[in-house]
Amino acid sequence: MQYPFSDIEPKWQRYWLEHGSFAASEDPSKPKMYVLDMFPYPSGAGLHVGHPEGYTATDILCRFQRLKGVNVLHPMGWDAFGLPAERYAMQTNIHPQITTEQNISNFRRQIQMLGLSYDWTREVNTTDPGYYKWTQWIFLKMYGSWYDDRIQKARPVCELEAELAATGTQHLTCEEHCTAGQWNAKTTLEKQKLLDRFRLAFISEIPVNWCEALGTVLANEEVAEWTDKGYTVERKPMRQWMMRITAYSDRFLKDGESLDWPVSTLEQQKNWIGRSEGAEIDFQMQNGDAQIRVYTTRPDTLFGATYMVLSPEHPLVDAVTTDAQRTAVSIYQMQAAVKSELERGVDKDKTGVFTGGFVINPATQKPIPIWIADYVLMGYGTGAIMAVPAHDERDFDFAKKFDLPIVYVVDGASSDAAAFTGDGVAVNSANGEVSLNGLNTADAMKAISAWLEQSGRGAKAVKFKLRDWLFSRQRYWGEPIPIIQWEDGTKSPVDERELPLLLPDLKKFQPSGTTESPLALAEDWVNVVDPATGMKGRRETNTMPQWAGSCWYYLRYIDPANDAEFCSKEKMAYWMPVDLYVGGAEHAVLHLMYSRFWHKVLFDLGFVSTNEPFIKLRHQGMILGEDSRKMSKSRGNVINPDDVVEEFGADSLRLFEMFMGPLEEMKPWSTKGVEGVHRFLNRIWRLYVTEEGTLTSVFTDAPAAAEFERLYHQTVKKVEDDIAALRFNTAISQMMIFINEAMKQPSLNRSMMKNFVVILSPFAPHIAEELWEKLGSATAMSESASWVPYDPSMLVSDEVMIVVQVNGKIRAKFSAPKDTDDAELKKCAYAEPNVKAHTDGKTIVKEIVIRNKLVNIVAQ
RNA sequence: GCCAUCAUGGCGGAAUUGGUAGACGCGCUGGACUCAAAAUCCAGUUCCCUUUAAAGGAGUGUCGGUUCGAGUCCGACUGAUGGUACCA
Repeated sequence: MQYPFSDIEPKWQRYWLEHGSFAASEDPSKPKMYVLDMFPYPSGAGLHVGHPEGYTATDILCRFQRLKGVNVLHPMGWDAFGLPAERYAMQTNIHPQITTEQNISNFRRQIQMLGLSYDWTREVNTTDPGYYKWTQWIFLKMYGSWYDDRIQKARPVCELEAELAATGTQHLTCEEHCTAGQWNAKTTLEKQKLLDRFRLAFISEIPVNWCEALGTVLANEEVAEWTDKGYTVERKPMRQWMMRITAYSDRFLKDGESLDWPVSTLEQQKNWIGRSEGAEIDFQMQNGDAQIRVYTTRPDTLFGATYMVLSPEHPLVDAVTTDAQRTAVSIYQMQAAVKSELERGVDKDKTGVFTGGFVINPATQKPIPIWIADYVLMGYGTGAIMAVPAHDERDFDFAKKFDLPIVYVVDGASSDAAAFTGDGVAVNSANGEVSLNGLNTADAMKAISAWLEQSGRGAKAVKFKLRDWLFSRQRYWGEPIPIIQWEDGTKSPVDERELPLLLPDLKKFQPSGTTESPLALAEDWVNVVDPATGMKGRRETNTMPQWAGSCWYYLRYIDPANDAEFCSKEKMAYWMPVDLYVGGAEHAVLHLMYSRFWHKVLFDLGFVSTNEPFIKLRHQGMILGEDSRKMSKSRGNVINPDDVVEEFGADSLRLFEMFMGPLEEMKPWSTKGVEGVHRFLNRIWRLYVTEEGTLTSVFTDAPAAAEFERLYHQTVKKVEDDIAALRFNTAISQMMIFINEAMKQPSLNRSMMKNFVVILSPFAPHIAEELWEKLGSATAMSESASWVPYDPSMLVSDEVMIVVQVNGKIRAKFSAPKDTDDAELKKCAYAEPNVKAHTDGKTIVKEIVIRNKLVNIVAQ
């Protein structure tokens, strides 16, 4: 007989929903905890067994904290803009809003069927105009801000305008300089162009990853995801919206140090940001005045720089190319232009063309040839390198292929077969002003840097791999970017009071046929006329990427219905920051960096009070199929949560997913394992409830046996400690031990067994509520119960088992009263016959006694 | 290649500060109940030798080190997983 989970689970789910059992409100008298799950993309496929893993973990913690009297915020919502819904619309012509609503209903049903204690009054949906109004609002804040390097902080653009009007660009880092007078004399359009160089959201004409089949561009970090699915991505220069995420590189690194995040995630972000220290060095052209600046992390090898390589896109390529080489260079540039960065990387075989030009190596004063090659990327450093083939593998390969000179300047394992890239002693590195010879790499670096700086030829520099965030997508199903482009070339943001800028209702969702989004076809929507001036304009047809809505949803949960602000400051002050954030590791460098970025901008502008959004982060490990391989339809090893709940109940699913192993580890599904925890719940049920469904008569008011009572206190403590540390598997195993023992007891103490239901309830809330009711409580557990205390004095037994080792090997065990002194323990140890057998005839060298634990005798 | 993490029975895993390795669950073996089966309950289950038991030996990827004592600490290696990839 199985316990009636299919009756009691819907019963309590209805009860919690109807009574708003988990609704949270601000209460300054109580400590708060904000526990957040990564909200799902509601796909047509429905919930995957991976979702309940993270969701159950946070649910257990939340239910536990509520029992402890903590005010818990635990919301759920939908990340519902995105490509899959739009692609489905292209195929079926069903509006993505309709499919999105259907998918959300299905996801909500599935999540509610798991008994997760969300506050459903705070549900958010990124496609809801009431939500994306504020996504657009934040976009306008980014557009209206710039990053001030001097104070490492974002500021409103109006402050920049004030500074330009007062002092021009003299105190600013800027490529194009102007005085206050020149600024004030500029036209509106000219002013806008200069300001655009500073804005955190700006338009740029850059080579992007264009996918014809999807009809949109993809961010660099998104390319792999789609090429894996068989799509082709090409490189194409296009006008795109960008976000200046690179401004925050240093702050990401510095603030990351204080976060309680998985090391691997912090490490990934660190690699992604890719900070490196080196020097920028100027090389003088042999003919002409121009200088070419390179970036290197090994300035100490300058004497070994035997040629220079420019990226094919480098702006000085034309200037350095001789007439004789011009045709070859142009052909190479065209070939490089169509290759995606991915293709460039795949083919490690070096290609390149000599430009005919030369620069002077500032250290040796010798002319060296300038080449172009696609192994040098325009997007990193200065787009130009000094090639040191003796000490760089790539330069070495290139030099070998094109027969360029190789000069060793670091003494190491030099050979003709490979470059020596390690540290060593500098050689062949001296001119009339500086000598590095005899110095180790670190000292040589210092010496050459000092010389470069003092002679004005170069300076120390820090570079990052991180690039600005490609923000626009040529899609329909995303937030419209609230900017209008006027016919005179100026642009203006949509007035805040006019937000949300609604998506027009389209009838067809095919790509526009050009590189514009389908929005370009909605002429009534796209074309606007300024009522004041009569000037014609066009709305931005690009939309925001899916990441935009998820950048700030954790803030909206705090105040989901607020129509006047994205979130009230008072409520934010109470709930922020997020105390625990749980979700998949696949978001390590995308969502988790984008939302840190937006949060920091909002922080700089004074809209949020913390500089980081998520204090503590954990990833749930992937759940593999029963065959230990990744779950996939094609392998036929996908487990559907609906089926598991149908057969075993939600409590069993929850319990099993937590019992499988550590939260963060990857682990295979096991149907037998679900049956195992299901048996455990059945055993509990039979212990409390008779065949007739009434409370068992085994429960009495008599005190429990001492040993069993000790186990009870140990269990409470272990479950409490383990939940706090997110070690749910060991908490469950302890409860199993307790129940196994309970079944052997002739009678059971009623209040102890009632308390056990409390500690079980975070894990298996439905069965716990039902037992709580059967135990005669007038109110539901979720409303009236609190966590139960344990007695620390009851944790340890009066008798302890002492292990006796001889030379580190266990030879005997005996039981002794707790805290027996060392001398007595030694005496007892020697009294053991097997200890005698192993020590007789030997000299005792040493005796180690650890109280209440062991005696180790060292004998020779 | 580089960076990070990890490696324990037939399987998932436990061992919180170095102190009884294998908790708990699965599987398997035997037994009880039953006409029989399912369900349930009881006992056993790291490997080897003896085998009734006691006792003994080996054992946490490999090799070495520190220590009275190492799954745990240190060094080298091997393998797996994830990330990244011409970033100068």
